[in-house]
Amino acid sequence: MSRPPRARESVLDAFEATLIQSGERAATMDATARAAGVSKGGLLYHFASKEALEAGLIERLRALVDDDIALMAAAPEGAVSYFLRTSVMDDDPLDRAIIAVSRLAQGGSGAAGTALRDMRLRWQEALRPHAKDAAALDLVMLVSDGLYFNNALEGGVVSGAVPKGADLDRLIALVEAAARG
Amino acid sequence: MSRPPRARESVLDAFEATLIQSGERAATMDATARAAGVSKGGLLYHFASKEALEAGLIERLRALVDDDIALMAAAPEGAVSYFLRTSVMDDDPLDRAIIAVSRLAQGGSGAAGTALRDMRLRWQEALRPHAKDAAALDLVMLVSDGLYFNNALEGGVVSGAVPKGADLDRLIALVEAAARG
DNA sequence: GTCTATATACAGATAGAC
DNA sequence: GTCTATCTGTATATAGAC
Repeated sequence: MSRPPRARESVLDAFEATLIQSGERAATMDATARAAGVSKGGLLYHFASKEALEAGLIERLRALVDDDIALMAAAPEGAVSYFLRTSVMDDDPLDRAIIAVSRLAQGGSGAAGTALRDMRLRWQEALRPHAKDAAALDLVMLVSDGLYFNNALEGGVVSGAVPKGADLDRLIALVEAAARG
Repeated sequence: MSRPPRARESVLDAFEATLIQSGERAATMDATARAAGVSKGGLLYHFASKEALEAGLIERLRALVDDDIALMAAAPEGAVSYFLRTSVMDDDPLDRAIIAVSRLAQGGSGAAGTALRDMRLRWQEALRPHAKDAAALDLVMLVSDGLYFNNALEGGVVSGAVPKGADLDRLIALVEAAARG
């Protein structure tokens, strides 16, 4: 599989950005085409239906999660610390894809919900060797879910819910201590 | 303010149920009217617009959170334990209202997002005296967010993400130990 | 490969009868 | 207070020109 056409990628970028900034309701085919700088017909050449467009975004997410799990396994600071730190939205491609797919899931897309559950499960299995028991693993996963949940609600807007900087360091230290046992 | 008409409440029940079971996209005025057993015109007598319907659900959530915070403050097992235990979906009125309003927020409703942030802030302030420091409070809030997030994604469907029974007890003990200091 | 024009369906909302 | 009928806007998708 050679690399996909540029136009196809920019359609996906536009769809993702609209989902994040304006929500699922606003992420129509028309709005996506406009944001990508193509016509509706042009978009439909690359993605023959709304479902195909969503599947394209889900596939992008899957590939980014592959990369991230490899990075996590090799992180010098430890897998748990890496995992929690990267659970705070940084506007990187993976974070953006997760939030966009979350919006699809809440909008009723079953495929998006399944993809998110798969993603979570893959992280959980990768982290299992780093937690002392099942409760510790639950703790790490749920704190991460909480961080992502607040990111997804805020959509990039600042609010007090997600700790940053030194506050985040202290939180991670607390979770690591509890998880290491 | 006397108690609202029964028909009004059953419209709100139907809207909530549709949001939970089928997502925001499916929770149309038409579907809500059908599920409530009234006509579209009948629904619009009670709620003159979609926005008014959403506001009705948000107001219901606010009232339920009032009650819950009072219960949490008086809980014999302690506020943190009560808070986490009730963060696992039990299909009670408060859980249902939270999940339904979460769906609205993801669908793009600014009012729903604001209501959820308000709710979270009120719980956070009620719990602050029960945590040893800011990181401990963050930990408790984020685990709760994580529990709710998974509930909201699952929509009542069973999956392995949310611990139950003895697993939940062990998780709560772990968080309490970390939060108490 | 990208465009315009159009078909079809359904959303939210109004008018007015009963 | 609840109904039916209808208006208007907009979403997805198709057809076919360039």
